[in-house]
Amino acid sequence: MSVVNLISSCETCTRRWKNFQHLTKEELNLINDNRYEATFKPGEIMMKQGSPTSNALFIASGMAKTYIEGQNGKNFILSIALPGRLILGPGAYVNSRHTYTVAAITAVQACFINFEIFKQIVRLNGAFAEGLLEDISAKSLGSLTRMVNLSQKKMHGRLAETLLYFSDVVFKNDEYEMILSRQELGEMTNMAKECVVRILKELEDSGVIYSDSSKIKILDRERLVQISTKG
Amino acid sequence: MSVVNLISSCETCTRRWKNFQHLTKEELNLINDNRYEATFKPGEIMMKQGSPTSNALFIASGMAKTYIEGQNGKNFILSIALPGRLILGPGAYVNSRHTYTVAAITAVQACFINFEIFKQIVRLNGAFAEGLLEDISAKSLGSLTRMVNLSQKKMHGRLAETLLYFSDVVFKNDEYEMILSRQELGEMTNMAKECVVRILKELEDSGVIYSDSSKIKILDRERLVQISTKG
DNA sequence: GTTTCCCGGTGATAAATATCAATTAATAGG
DNA sequence: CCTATTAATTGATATTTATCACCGGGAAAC
Repeated sequence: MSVVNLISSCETCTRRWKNFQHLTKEELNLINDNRYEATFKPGEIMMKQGSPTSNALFIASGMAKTYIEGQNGKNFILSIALPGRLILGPGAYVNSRHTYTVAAITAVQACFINFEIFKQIVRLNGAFAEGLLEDISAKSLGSLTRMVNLSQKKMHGRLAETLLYFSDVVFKNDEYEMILSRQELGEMTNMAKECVVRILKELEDSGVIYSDSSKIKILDRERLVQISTKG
Repeated sequence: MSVVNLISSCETCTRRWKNFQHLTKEELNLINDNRYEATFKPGEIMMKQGSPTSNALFIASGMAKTYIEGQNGKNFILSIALPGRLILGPGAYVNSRHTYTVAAITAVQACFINFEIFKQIVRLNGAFAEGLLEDISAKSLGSLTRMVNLSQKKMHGRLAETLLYFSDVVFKNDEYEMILSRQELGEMTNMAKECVVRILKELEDSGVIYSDSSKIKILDRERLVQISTKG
């Protein structure tokens, strides 16, 4: 971790969380005075499941994966953490423990914000609290949808859905570098890695995508969406 | 629906949501003035997925099921709604639509609270907002845990988990009336109804539970917990 | 009272998915 | 460049789970 701050202040930060717009200058300064920058190399753990929620986390640049460590070391990848989004599990308001682990995928520059300060501002600023409620609600809605999809869709649908997630949410491009391994893709779609390989191959053979081990290109989006929704 | 209010006021209601304790007398009166009582017969829909979130819901007496209506009429039961708990899906703060449907299982007496009023109080009262954040976070944490369990546990574990949920959360008793049909138990555990029947029988044959079609009794809790956690 | 429909239950079978074993490809360290 | 390790891939097989077809019973509808 570097000790020197690379970001001069929250006020001028272009990657800051949208909800910070509801803060007064004083509140934003309070946040700014209680943030700690850190940089991470690929693979490094930024936040550990079960540890105390002493901080909320924001990514300034780079990407990370958030995942729950389940039984017998089986992980469940929740999402790709991106710049400008709040990273704070529901445990913060329940048991003061991080709900999931966050690990850097690329090089990451991040800000940790003291959670007590954060929480205090939530109590005092209604618009900020409402913004947080919207953020948490969106994530909660997302995980409900995900839960239903996981249980009602078959492997093809789940994998197609995840390929679209990378295209629509993470990279905003039909062609992208697949930053997860086949194993990790399996941890995200609840499939064995061998099945990921086989179905990627099927999708390629049928002309829906192009795929080499590291690159994905969506060739027939309409069909991929259909596979994703139909199941 | 009855038009006469059976509950005289929120102030004296013994079944009210815990978080209402953070309201001032004026705020509680505002809630009280904007609530609407209704009674439902078994099977009746109290709140419909996709409809506008014009109200938050509380159950005064009785039980309901909350479920998401997925593809091809396949439902996914989220929980049993109980007296004193807030019933408000995350959609309220995301797309102003109810995220799930709520249907009465027994006879139900319920209060609908105008959501705009509710939201307004959230903005003005920090402690109340924090209580709502805690409530929503607890549900969100629950659904994350559930998602991981659904994907990492096999049928036996999932069913055992649900039997324990009824015992620990719903009835707080080792012996209870199973208010869900086998079909519905399947919708809660992501199993076909035939599998529910078979595994219940297995659990009974091995002396872990007693079960006739409508009653469940946990005979060997330790083993049931083990089945639930081991998977 | 009869019919209809849903629920619980059972056995046989099919489909989906995971696991195992082995091979090749890719990559990091020396 | 060479080697050790990890990831990707493949085929064969085992396991898990769903589906289908059917029965009997009970409750609700007519």
